[in-house]
Amino acid sequence: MEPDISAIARLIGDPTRARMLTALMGGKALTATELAIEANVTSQTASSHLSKLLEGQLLIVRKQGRHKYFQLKGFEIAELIEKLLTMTTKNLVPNISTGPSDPKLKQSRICYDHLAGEYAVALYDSLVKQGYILDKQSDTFLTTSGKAFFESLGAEIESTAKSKRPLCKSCLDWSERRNHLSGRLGQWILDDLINKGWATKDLNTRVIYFNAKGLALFKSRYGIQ
Amino acid sequence: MEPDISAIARLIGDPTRARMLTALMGGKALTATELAIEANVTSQTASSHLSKLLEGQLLIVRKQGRHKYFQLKGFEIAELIEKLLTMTTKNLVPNISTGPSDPKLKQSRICYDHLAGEYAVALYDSLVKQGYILDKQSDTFLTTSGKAFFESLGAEIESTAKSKRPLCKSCLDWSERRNHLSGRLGQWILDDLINKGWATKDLNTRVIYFNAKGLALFKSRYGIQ
DNA sequence: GCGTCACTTCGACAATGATCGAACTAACAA
DNA sequence: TTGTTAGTTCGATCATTGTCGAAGTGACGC
Repeated sequence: MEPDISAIARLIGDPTRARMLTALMGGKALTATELAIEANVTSQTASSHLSKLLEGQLLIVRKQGRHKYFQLKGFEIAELIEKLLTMTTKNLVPNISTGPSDPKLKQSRICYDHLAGEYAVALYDSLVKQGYILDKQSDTFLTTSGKAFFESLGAEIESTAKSKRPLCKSCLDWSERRNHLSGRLGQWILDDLINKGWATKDLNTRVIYFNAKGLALFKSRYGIQ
Repeated sequence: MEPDISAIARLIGDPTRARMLTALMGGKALTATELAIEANVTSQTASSHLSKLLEGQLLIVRKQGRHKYFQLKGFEIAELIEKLLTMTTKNLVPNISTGPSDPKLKQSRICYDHLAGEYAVALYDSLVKQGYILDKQSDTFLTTSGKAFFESLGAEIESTAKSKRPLCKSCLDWSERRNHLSGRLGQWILDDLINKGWATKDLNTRVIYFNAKGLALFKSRYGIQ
């Protein structure tokens, strides 16, 4: 007996759910209300759709207080959506398509407000290896040596300590299937990169463009490779 | 405006249409009644579905007398279906038998227009091992020695170079969960097998039947095992 | 011509499912 | 405490659509 491919396709086949899924292609985890707004439906409707997507193994959810953060379940789901996206866009504009399969996008891109992609994963691994951050069962902490390190770089760790947003947080990378750094620290690192002129954002494509010198400085600063 | 990925997904989302599409994965053009039987519906119902699939650009049709032969519109559609097939089998509990129940089907079958199954995976591995193709992070390339090798076998690599379709491409095998060769080269290899009389297609079941001599020649030619 | 076969169109029916209002729980904030 | 916010559950409504019987078209063979 052939497997039932219609079950997954049916889930994506609803316009509202499709809009939610494409919204999640950014890699960022979104809350139920954010997705409801994005898809232009009420929260009840969104809730119903989200539970179907969960049951169908297309999403994962992480509960945080009274919020629920939804994410695509894995890179395979993302690839599937991506394929559908490229197929549909190709029909409209047959020529140009530096679509999501763009290797630049895989290398480094924005994930909401922090760095994602290969470089981001390498950065995360390097920080763990040097003992600056601690990866402890899907929770991430800044160590004292890490705190010292980032303060030496000019990050103001204390001043933002009151913020609701966690300082350190890991975020699952859909192209790499590994963790990268999010949270206020992840945000600071990206901002710092941009401020120093090591890289520039292309906000339309979400690609982060490193210049040669900036990339070298970035790597040596964080001990990558 | 985001492209509407739900339209395509919705078409595949119906079990009857999904069965028709998987039936067409054999690469052979099937008539409306054949597809109706395959999907276990009446001809009226089949007709309704087929017109929807045509309108949605998933199929093409060729009229021949009072028959209508339907085919997947292109390799991209086939790739999409294949991806869905892979994902659904993977999701199953590992205890339950994955992949096709028919051992022949597991061994070697048509995946749209190229070889799939155990032999295809073995072929892929062998080509990588001999340095003819290069597997580089989900992209596959033909090396210069590989190019020479295939040209010595009579494949016309250059003449089809203008085609949009990539020459080399890996395609995840849903019964083996490993890569096999797709793209123009994969197509050539299958055609070559058939032309040489080493194997025959059973178009109803998608099984490729090797004869004893053909299998031996196939293995020695590509250095399998 | 006639009968048969492949396929389509029409119409009716039933099932599905997307949507939202109303009411609910649970977590936070003041 | 009280009020607010995030999310869920229930129930009703409404549109969509998959299904097949019946009838129709058009191509083939005899």
